[in-house]
Amino acid sequence: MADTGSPGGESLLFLTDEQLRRGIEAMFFAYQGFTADPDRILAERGYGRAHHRAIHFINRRPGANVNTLLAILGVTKQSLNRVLRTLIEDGLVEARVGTRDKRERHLHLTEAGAALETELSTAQRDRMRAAYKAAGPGAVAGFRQVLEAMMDPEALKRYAALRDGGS
Amino acid sequence: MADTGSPGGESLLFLTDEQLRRGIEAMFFAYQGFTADPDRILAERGYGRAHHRAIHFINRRPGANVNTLLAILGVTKQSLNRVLRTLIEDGLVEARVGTRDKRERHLHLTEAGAALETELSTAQRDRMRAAYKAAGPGAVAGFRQVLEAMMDPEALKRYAALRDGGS
DNA sequence: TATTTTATGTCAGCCTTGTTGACATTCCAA
DNA sequence: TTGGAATGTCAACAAGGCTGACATAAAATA
Repeated sequence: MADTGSPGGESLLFLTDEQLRRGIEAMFFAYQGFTADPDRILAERGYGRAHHRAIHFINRRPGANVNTLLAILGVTKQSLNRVLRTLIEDGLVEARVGTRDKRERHLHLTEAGAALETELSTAQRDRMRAAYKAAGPGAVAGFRQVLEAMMDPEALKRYAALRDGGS
Repeated sequence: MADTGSPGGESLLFLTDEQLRRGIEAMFFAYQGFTADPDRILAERGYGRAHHRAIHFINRRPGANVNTLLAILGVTKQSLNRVLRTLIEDGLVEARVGTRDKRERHLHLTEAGAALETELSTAQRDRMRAAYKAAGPGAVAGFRQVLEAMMDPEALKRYAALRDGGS
């Protein structure tokens, strides 16, 4: 707890422009930290954040097709496709042609892909765990509430669908 | 408040892997929302997030030189330079040669630059304000605590320096 | 004072990853 | 069976990260 970002008062000023600006800056700097550890691991192997996101959600939704992944990630096809191609070439992801619908490619992590996923998410969870411990359980609940309120409605749906197991 | 992300229990499981994973996903989706409104405004003018960050911090630290801005943003010179060049060409930023040290360029927003800054930060603050209102004051405090705990130590210093007025 | 070292900022060139648009394949419905 | 819709691939481009070389100005030192 570093400051209130306010020049004088106390109680309701979490809605002052200055307070809001501090929240914006906190998001910016926190996101740098949030991605720092995975970025290091990825850089060693010549990958970027896009690879991380693909690996994360393929692990989360094994067997998802490309369109599903596109909807979750909110990027365009070619961005994802390029990343997928390298991951498949490198043997981290397997694309199985659909049996019912042969247009679909069902995506799975290989053993090597799962190993990288573990390495990445362990690093990111370690930082998250440390931050949660430092801030305490009450703070964590508030953190999650504000983040959810900040999402676009569509993103919130995708976020909820991940929890519910919806594909 | 959508879920606890947990399969069964209640009290201490904000530290389970699943809970941590949900926090990671919340950060991902929330950051999309966080940048969505400014991104739209910027796209209209052919700018990107890098321009936004430069404008934000030049507004925050008028007269800062390029090196100071580099330290705040945590990017390399060329990334910033390219963005600064376009902003200067477009008349949004003014670079004044230092009087004491002629190597330095002191950066200021022009009137047009300040107008764009207001437009961008108003949009972003509006969303932040809505999220804060929806989550409530207690949640906001927790949100800020977790974000600060998530920053790298160097980033936390830069963040604090912005509050303190340090350059 | 002259010269070397250090600091600031610019530029060229590379890579990742975002974009749009054209296309092949497959499925489905008229 | 044929014409549209859906799925995924690919080419080409733009933004914005990166490193490294460089010009200029200031500061330190001989």
